[in-house]
Amino acid sequence: MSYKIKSRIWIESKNNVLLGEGRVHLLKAIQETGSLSKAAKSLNISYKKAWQLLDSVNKSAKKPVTINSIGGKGGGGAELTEYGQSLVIAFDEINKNCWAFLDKQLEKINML
Amino acid sequence: MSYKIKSRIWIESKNNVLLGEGRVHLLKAIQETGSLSKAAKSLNISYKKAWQLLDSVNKSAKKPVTINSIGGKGGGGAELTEYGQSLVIAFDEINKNCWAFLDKQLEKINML
DNA sequence: TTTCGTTATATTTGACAAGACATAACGAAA
DNA sequence: TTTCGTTATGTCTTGTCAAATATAACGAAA
Repeated sequence: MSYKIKSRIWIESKNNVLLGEGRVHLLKAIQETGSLSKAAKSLNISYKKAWQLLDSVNKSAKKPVTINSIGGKGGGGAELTEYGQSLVIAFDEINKNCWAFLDKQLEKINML
Repeated sequence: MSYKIKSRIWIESKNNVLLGEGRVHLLKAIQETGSLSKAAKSLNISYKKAWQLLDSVNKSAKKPVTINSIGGKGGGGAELTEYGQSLVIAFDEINKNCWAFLDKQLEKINML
């Protein structure tokens, strides 16, 4: 029975968190549902929490990550920008690479 | 102005956390002071919290990480075993390697 | 101008973790 | 057998964060 190594990574922009695993989940759910409120439901978090997260993401990012519309047909909605989609893909890639890297490093401890 | 990437790693042993950054700090402080209570003071955490952390570490590890003695000359004390010292060194090494690895990976996002 | 479902925001409530405090257990040495 | 500083453990309070609740703002379309 050997040990397991786990990690959590996040990206910051001048003191503020830009992206973490939870935020990426949220962005993916927005992409799938086309709306922040539906995304919140699918993730089983309150709308308020989802909105705060998304607001923080957009305030920390260099360029807009989502475009939110209020009112109008269907009440509005939210969708990812090109930049937002790229961020999600890049983050996932980095995260997976990190896991693989750490699994190799773990041998140093399991062999003790 | 570019983004920064941060990480936190930890090692688990069947559902329980064995090592994280805080626990490694504690082990280092024990090594330096020779006592759990002094280590707690130097880290500015309560003795109880320190004891709970150390207890959890020793229960999760395959071999003992510290040897604690109660009573006797000076009231007792705590010291790292060989295994404990190796764990601390290996963890630090993995952590530093992880940072370097992630800094490289971050370029994928900064170039977007 | 009324309806609708969404985004946007404030306020209150509740749960859980952290901290403070208290004290028992211990064993070598004087 | 008394003293001492440590390890070991329980209990209660407090602070913080999440959750629940409520509601305002909005704009296209009927």
